Amino acid sequence: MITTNASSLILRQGELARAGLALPVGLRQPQQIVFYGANAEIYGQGEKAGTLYQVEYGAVRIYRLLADGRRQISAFHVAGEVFGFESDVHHHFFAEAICPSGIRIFSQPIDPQLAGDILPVAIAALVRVQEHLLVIGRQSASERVAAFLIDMMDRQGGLPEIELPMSRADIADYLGLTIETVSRAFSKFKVKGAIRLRGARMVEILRPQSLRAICS
Amino acid sequence: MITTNASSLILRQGELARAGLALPVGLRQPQQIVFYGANAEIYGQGEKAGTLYQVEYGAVRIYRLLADGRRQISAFHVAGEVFGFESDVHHHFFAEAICPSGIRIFSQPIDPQLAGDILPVAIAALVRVQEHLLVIGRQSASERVAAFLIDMMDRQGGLPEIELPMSRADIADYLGLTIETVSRAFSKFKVKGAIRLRGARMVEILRPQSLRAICS
DNA sequence: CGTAATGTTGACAAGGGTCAAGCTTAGTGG
DNA sequence: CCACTAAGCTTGACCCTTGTCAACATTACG
Repeated sequence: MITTNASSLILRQGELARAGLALPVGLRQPQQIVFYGANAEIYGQGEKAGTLYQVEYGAVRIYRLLADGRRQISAFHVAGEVFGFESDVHHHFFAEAICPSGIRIFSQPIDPQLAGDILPVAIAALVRVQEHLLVIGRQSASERVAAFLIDMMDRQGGLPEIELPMSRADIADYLGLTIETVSRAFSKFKVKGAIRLRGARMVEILRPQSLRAICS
Repeated sequence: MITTNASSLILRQGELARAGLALPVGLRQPQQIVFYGANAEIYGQGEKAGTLYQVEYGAVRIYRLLADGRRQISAFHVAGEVFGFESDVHHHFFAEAICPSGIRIFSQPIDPQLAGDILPVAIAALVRVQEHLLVIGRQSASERVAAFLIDMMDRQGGLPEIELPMSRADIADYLGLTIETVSRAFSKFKVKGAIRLRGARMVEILRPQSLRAICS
């Protein structure tokens, strides 16, 4: 399944820090940036937790598996986003780099006195997942794909030209669909003139309001 | 839709406190217990947030609506459980009493120094929702209903006789199904001898391992 | 340039939704 | 206390959306 093994290259602390990625005070601690190749595992189900992560560049998927291999991706994370608190003592989920990615790692256990700084981040994650639950539980295939494209556009600064780091299989497992259904939804939007595809992973949103109308 | 209006009756502080409902230290504050009738709204989307709630007795549903009325229930809460942090400044969700319920309300804003106490609770809620995402995104109707019954059994102390406070419509909106499909799943389990129904809302789990096998 | 991975499209099947009818239960009022 | 009513639940028939399987196209990479 994993085609590239986890290759981790430790970079100097703060080397890639840049504006716009402001951190909560509670996370200003010793830290390092680790490089992960495509499909490299960042942490796995059952591993010891208590660490937080921030995407410096690249993209990450958080997922869970059923015994028979069915997979549900609960979140994608792109540059600037913090993840890793979807766990108590041991991780309940897998985290993998989708493409070559730099991950800032906060390896110290969170200081209880500073938990107030990360609580809002955890709550924001909770709200995001609950909203995603509504999409998966109650929306049709087209509505899910439209919502996904709008979400990705918003997270990449609202520009109409978006680069999808993830495969159709990842999108399908995020939306609770099959790759064929995702592909058909893309094709339908293309025929309607709502989007244009420059290669499978480069999407130009021609009529955002058309997509927004679809996902209610 | 709401057949009984919110009737709130403020009880003396701590009147119904009992063992087994231990609270995080951060929540030992001035508080009160409010009574809500069936279908009474505890809070609504857009309302000011910052309050935490604990079910004293009864049950609560947390949900969100689409513009056309489709509903997704993201969680049920029963006696002892804390909810209300699925929000930042304003609530993104609705909370309603399913049946006559007593709710302990912590109206003071959370002391940042004590946020460490509620962070684990928020993280547990996040893990729960993400696991539910897997159920809704990747499991069949039968698997979802079986998982629901097992979950309810575990939350009621593991006893095989469980009382469902919620209607089939609530279960359907929790599992991303229709009431007919939920009903058919119940009937199928009944025919298979896995459960017995004493009235629509009183379920006897005859063969828990059979249900556990279904939900993988 | 060749090969494997990824993505698209079509034909068909099936799981679950929709609509409709009938049944059960709880609540209400005579 | 019982009968009536309405809400909730169950069941059946049918159909549609989405999944499955297969073939083919495209892209990425060695």
